[in-house]
Amino acid sequence: MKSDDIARLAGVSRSTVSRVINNYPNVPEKTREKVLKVIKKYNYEPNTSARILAGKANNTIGLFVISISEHDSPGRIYRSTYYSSFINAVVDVANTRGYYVLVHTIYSGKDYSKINHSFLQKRISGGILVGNEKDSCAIKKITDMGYPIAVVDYDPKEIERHKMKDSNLIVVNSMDFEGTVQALNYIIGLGHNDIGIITGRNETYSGKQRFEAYRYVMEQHGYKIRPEFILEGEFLKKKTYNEVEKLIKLKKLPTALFACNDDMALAAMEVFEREGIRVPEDISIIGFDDIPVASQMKPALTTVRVPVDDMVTKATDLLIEGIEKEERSFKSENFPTEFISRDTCMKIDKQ
Amino acid sequence: MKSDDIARLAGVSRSTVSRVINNYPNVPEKTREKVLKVIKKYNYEPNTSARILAGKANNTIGLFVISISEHDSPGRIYRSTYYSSFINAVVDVANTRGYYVLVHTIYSGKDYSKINHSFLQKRISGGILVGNEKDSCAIKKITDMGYPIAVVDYDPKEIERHKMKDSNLIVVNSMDFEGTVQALNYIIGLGHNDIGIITGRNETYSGKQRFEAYRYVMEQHGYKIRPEFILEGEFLKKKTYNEVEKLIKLKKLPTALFACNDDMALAAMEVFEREGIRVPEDISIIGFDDIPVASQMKPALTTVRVPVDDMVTKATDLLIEGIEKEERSFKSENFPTEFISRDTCMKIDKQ
DNA sequence: GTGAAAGCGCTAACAT
DNA sequence: ATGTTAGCGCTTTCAC
Repeated sequence: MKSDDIARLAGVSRSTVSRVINNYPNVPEKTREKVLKVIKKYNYEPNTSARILAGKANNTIGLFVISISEHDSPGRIYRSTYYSSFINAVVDVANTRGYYVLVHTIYSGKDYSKINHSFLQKRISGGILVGNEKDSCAIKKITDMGYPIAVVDYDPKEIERHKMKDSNLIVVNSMDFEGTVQALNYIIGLGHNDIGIITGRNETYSGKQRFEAYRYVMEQHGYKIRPEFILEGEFLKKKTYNEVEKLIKLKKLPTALFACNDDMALAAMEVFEREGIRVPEDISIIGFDDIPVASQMKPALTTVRVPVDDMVTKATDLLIEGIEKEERSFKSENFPTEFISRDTCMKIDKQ
Repeated sequence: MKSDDIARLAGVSRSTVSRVINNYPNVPEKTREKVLKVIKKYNYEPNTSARILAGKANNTIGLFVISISEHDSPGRIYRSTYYSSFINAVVDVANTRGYYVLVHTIYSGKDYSKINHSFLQKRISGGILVGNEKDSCAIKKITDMGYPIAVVDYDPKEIERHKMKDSNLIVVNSMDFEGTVQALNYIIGLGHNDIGIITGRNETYSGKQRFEAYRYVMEQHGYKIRPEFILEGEFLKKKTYNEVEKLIKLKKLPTALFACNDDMALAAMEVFEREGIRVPEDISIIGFDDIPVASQMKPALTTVRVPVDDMVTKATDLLIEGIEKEERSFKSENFPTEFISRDTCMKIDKQ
């Protein structure tokens, strides 16, 4: 069934059918209804490829979930529940606005070409990037071609460095520096000054921010950072298990441990429990993200909530808005985090 | 940049460019390289819509995540982590085979039309349905039009009833009946005979299977099912909280509780804990699905693992295979479950 | 081996 | 208000 057929059956020309489909004003109600009836009767839907080829917008955005793992794991994004909500949020917003979502996963540097290809092949009219390891050069290449993309969790410094302040780029971040400061001040208020950290990945803006804020707060208070209390977790549970085990072997624990994400906080707690070290009695722990499990575990994890859903929603919104209005400007949005006090921190006596 | 431009720059005709792109055999290495060089140089990628319109396969499948909620919740699929892995698995398989994935969410009966539209508009050449509440009529309509779809978790009886055994349909299920029998026999082996159930949704094949298996096992053993020990959880945590609270008010608990999914098992455990009822000392609990949290919580949940990833992978695989081979046959696949014994069940003295 | 030409199903400018 | 026509960028017969 094509527009030609509909036209014949309705006794009009293809143009009129097209006019009806596209809601042109200059077609009388009578004709419109006549055509609509035939369309409904035969369940006609215009061929998308033909429409796009003829000049209509393709109304499709690409969601690129970056999950680069230098390590063993066979691809799959670091299995955190973190990424699951992303897709739903994007799809919801997009659908509401009449857009379709093409989902891709980027597992390696060369997969980045998927983004360019999708644009070049005119499969998508916008892209949204989430995940670890944003490749600035790849991003610059895309914006340089004039294609609109939105990036979630991306270092503003990279934007400066690549002079992308005037380009077609949307950046959405959470205010992790502030969030970290708040969390650490809380734990310091509880009497801690011997505070360790499980770091994330410095290739990630959020990872970097959280670590830098830690250093900043410690310095501000004049507390010294012991190198052996900096555990490199890379946002990964597996890496964290090892690091925490090493820490325990030292026979000298910090009184509090700030984990740069909840997954690592969980991993640490597992190890501590196995080793008979009590949380929070023997050591206080703070996480970051507030993933669903955080509130369900025992003891419930004190953490910093990142409004991931809101961020992704905003990114999608801005992206589509930019596409529709054909804006080609730089936009940036920062979301505040929220400190969530639960049961893994404890007041200690100042020594 | 279009094939015309490439042709001119390479000093050949559009047809030759097309032959190179599509890897036709009858083009000499020399010409091929000449054209390829220009293509590479200008980063040319053929326009997808044009290709499809000209007769190429569109290599896109639609993933429809059905999340129908009769209740309050504002859309979002019952927030279980259950659905997150779906998308990744589908995308992975599809990408590997050179396919693209268009993701949709179905929140209500009328959203079902999205599927038809996607097919009719030639956006997709295959569909995969996951989630709750499969609408048999909608499915039949699609297969009747000759469009290939794969459905995960779908009642074979529905297929009979709608005479879809000869249609272009792929069905992938897990063997929940057997899984439930195994789990219940385990708990019975531990000495329990007063076993309650938190049911799922009977609109779901898996929900129905799990409940029927429960009835079957209880009857087989001659244990009576007390109506007040049948809690209707609808796979939802919220519903479960209420049901379990009601149960506790009875002042008479079963010695064991079989939850039709892990989410509900978790919810029940939360309530029990709040009420000072110990698991497994006061009541044994078994879940279903083996979601990630199941192993992380305390006590770790005894449950039945459903190989969701494998199932979805298989569904996608079969779907694409069917599309490529232009098969139009019915296919069905059943995956065994796996009983996972952890810490929420306890032996009791036979009374 | 390669080019010319028709056509995929639609939209939109133009003409009436 | 409606029909005619020329593309959109590609693939693919059909000639040569």
